[in-house]
Amino acid sequence: MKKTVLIYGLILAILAFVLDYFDYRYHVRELDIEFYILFIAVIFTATGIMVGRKLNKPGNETSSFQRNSKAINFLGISERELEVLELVAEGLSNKQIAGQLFVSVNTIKTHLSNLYEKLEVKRRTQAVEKARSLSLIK
Amino acid sequence: MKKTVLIYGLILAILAFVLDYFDYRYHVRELDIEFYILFIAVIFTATGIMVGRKLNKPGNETSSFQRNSKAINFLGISERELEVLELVAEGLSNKQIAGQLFVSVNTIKTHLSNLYEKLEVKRRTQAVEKARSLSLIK
DNA sequence: TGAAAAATCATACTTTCGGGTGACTAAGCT
DNA sequence: AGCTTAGTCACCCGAAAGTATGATTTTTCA
Repeated sequence: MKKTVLIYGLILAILAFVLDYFDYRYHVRELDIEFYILFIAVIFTATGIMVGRKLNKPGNETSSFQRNSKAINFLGISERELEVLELVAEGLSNKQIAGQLFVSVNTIKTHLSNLYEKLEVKRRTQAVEKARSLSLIK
Repeated sequence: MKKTVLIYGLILAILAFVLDYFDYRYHVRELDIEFYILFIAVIFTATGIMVGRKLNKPGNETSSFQRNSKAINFLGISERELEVLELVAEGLSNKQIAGQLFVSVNTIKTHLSNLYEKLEVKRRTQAVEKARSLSLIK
């Protein structure tokens, strides 16, 4: 991020320098200011797209996934259920989830049953799919 | 997309006009070309970011998901297997998949078994997770 | 045309999931 | 103190998923 800003400033400086140079060297500026504008515009549109992409790209810490809390509350999904749901989404079996959360498999099943009802689905794969589409999980 | 390009051109034209106007009106251009550059640069960086965002945002048809064909080939995953995998990712049961592809449930199971071996996973949820992380499916 | 790869299906068996039901405990609220 | 909610667990049973093995048919392609 800091690097991005630095590069941005650098490009700006270089451009100013280059344009200044052309300006005083040939004195053609008056003839084609539109050309200058176009040039700068294109350069910086490209820069902007690059910056935007960097800001947007998945895996970037600053890239935003924020949980849809409204939906979670609306559906009445509890903290624990959400926790289980996330582990399901990672592909763990009920047994593995139970081990990871230090509870019995039966408990996991209960959580999942409740979850399925709240999400109006029948299978874990559907639950994951729906939860993803609702941004309940990433 | 077409609209985006149009707006881009429009901003460009307006900017040229505005600058021209200031130029001929006050004749201050020689004093602060850096200011002009900065101005245009900022405007178009912003434009670029917006354009980039539009291009990137999920749900946009032009937003690019392209299948990781290299990985698919490397792993030796067939066309049919991929098809099954996608339906699994949508949360369908083996029976539903079988119905949709007009084959028997056993065939689906075979495809999935082969798929699991190729992806080195044990469960359908893991397969989906891994396939997603490898961009085999969206 | 003939071998290899992909797709199909079956049978048998094991494991995992999911539904239904009931119950107990702890925490929080009124 | 009584009520509600969340979390925990158990048992049963049937359905779905997954494993293993073997076999047949299609497609592909050298």
